[in-house]
Amino acid sequence: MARPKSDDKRNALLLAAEQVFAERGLAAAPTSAISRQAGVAEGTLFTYFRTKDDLVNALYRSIKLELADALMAHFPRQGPVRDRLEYLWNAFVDWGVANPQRLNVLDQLSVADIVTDESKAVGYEPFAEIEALAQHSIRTEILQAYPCEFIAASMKALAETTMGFMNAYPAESGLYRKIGFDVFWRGVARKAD
Amino acid sequence: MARPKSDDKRNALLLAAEQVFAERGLAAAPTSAISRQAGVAEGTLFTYFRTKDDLVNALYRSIKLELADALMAHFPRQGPVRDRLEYLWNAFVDWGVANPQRLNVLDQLSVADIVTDESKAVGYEPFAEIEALAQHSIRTEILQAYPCEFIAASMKALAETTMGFMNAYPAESGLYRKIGFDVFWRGVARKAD
Amino acid sequence: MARPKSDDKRNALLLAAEQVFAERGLAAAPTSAISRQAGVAEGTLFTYFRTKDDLVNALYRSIKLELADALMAHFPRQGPVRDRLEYLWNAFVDWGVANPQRLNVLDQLSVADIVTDESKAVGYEPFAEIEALAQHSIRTEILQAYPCEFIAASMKALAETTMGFMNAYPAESGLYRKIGFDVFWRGVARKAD
Amino acid sequence: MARPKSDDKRNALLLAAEQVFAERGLAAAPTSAISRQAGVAEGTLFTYFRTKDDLVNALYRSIKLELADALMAHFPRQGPVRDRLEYLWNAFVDWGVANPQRLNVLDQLSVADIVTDESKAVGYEPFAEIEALAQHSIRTEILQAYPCEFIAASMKALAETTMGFMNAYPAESGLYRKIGFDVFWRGVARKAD
DNA sequence: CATGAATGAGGGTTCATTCAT
DNA sequence: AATGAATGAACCCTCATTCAT
Repeated sequence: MARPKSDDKRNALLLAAEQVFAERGLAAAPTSAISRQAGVAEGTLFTYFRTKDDLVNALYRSIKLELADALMAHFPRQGPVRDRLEYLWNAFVDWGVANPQRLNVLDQLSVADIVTDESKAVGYEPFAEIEALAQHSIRTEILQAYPCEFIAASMKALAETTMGFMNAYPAESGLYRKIGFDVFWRGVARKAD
Repeated sequence: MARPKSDDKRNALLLAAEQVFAERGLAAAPTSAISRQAGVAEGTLFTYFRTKDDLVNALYRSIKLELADALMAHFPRQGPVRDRLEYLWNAFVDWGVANPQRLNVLDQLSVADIVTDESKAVGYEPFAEIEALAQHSIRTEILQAYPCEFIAASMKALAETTMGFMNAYPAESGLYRKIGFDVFWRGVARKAD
Repeated sequence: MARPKSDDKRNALLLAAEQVFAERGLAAAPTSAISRQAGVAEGTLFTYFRTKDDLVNALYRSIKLELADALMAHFPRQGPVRDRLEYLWNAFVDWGVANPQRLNVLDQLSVADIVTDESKAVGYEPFAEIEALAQHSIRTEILQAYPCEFIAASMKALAETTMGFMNAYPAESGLYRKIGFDVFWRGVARKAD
Repeated sequence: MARPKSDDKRNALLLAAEQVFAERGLAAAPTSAISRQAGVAEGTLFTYFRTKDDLVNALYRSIKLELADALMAHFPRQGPVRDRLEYLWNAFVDWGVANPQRLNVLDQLSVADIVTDESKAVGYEPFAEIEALAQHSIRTEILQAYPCEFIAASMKALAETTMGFMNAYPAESGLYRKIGFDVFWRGVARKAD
């Protein structure tokens, strides 16, 4: 096979898309700017992604997967629920603070209707284990008897809020990380310990 | 610049913009579609708003003001903090559930970078009184000793999460409204009562 | 109504399309070249014709109508069949020789699959009277008992062949016009007179 | 330039081009579709034909040659003029009816301006013998004293018209073949026999 | 020679904005 | 002030052709 499609180039395009979306917003990001940023010809983008929408969906999945990896790679399968949730919390906000651009783009993509339901499903899958943990904790009466997607969504919402403050006030970063989790835990736990 | 003749037309344009943004997404909403929806000529839009960005910012402010009115118009200046916060909470989510389109557009606008910092500042202003309430409550040790913008932001994040569930499961609407507030209150209060 | 859509501009666009198609071929005729030739902005073309295909179909109909007018406007409703057919023959080839470009484009359009069946039907309508004449002449045994569309098609084919020679040898133009008709008439008449 | 390795591949490309042109029209036929249809890589097409135009011209010549072969291979060098012309007529329309796709493409190519005058000259050459026959017949007063290219052109025009009807009404195919020739013969012969 | 990724000029079309009416 | 035709820069994508493998 002559000159195989290069993973490097594909990744360069995804990264470039991320940067351009972060800078100019998903709406106003021409594919030409993405190609230029990636250092390839305009047409090349379309040998790696059939359409701009395809690129957007691929980027969404790729960020979601990376995030999943950050959360789940060393996730402790044992120990008190509180500790395990705090681990997730910290992994999440640390990732978000380390990759503010990526997080910003993920937020944009999450509301954009270019991202298909299928992509959303794929992106959600790795987080199923968290849901399982939550479910178990509800049954064992550690967490409140709320629908567990609601608990997960609350966690996400509070974590993103927290990240906003961590980014805005880097000096207080550690403090916000902690009080953010405290708010979440007290909010959803049966007994605050 | 003398105010253009008809406030009706201006409002019709804002409303039309909201509808079109809700249906097609902020990105894919041509001004021509907005004019058509408003029942005016394409050019007319530009006598009421100098540019499309102006229209978007005006819409953002108008929604924010309406929301502020919904929250603050009958806000009880007396009574226990918990009750007063719950009043706000309920007013917020009720508004969101009554105006899902408007809420959706507000979400879109909040991440769009067309909305200027100035608009965001203007949109925040009416909520200052809430902040004052929070500040007072912190000093009187009713709420946790967190930065009060953090508490406000947490409230907003949880309320929006809650609204999402209320819209998704209308039958459980009342339930979510309640448990949403409980999560928030336990999260930020010194003593859950 | 502000600045009404101008028939002049519409016609200029049709004429420009004809010229550009004649020069560069239907396939390789960018709309930008048509706009330029018509002396309008690129976008203007699309306020008069929704798509390029629309323009092509409109051009086809317009040429067909013009041709129909050239043939039928003074068509003699009386007299010997031979004379009446010769009138048509002459009107056709005279028009074709006077408008070689237009004829050329009509030929291109006739095989192009951009032209819809509906357009073809509309374009055929004015020629129905000729068919009626042919049918009558077959019944009265002036013409051979062939399907009359076949006679019409033969006439067209021979006329276009004839026009080719008239254009190629303008000095002999009159001669070809005559012998062309003779070939046709002897071919389809019961008795050559 | 040494002939490239495989004549098979060259022919496969010509055949593929014919199929793709027939299906999608000359205008909308990308070289990539032709390569795919031929089962070769995109680049390979260009080792057999320097440009797309070259391919088109080669296809034109190839079809013309094949047609010439169909007409001339068993052309009777003896016998009455009428019989010999009828032989040609039948050979022509039979070929056209047996290869409708090929005929269709030939029609498209004949009006396309991609085909060079040189190609047209080459394509005409094998038909010279017919012209010679016509010329002889005119001198011996069997045919009318018309320019013999005009007679040839008329024959071609009527034959193509005839083929159209043969393809459209296969059940009447034999009938059209016959009356088509009759129209032609009466049109150009001095004495219809 | 065969392959198919890479290229970038153009293609048709959209759209925010202007301006003649 | 209101209208909507006019404008032309940009957009996404295609495709003939080149060239590294």
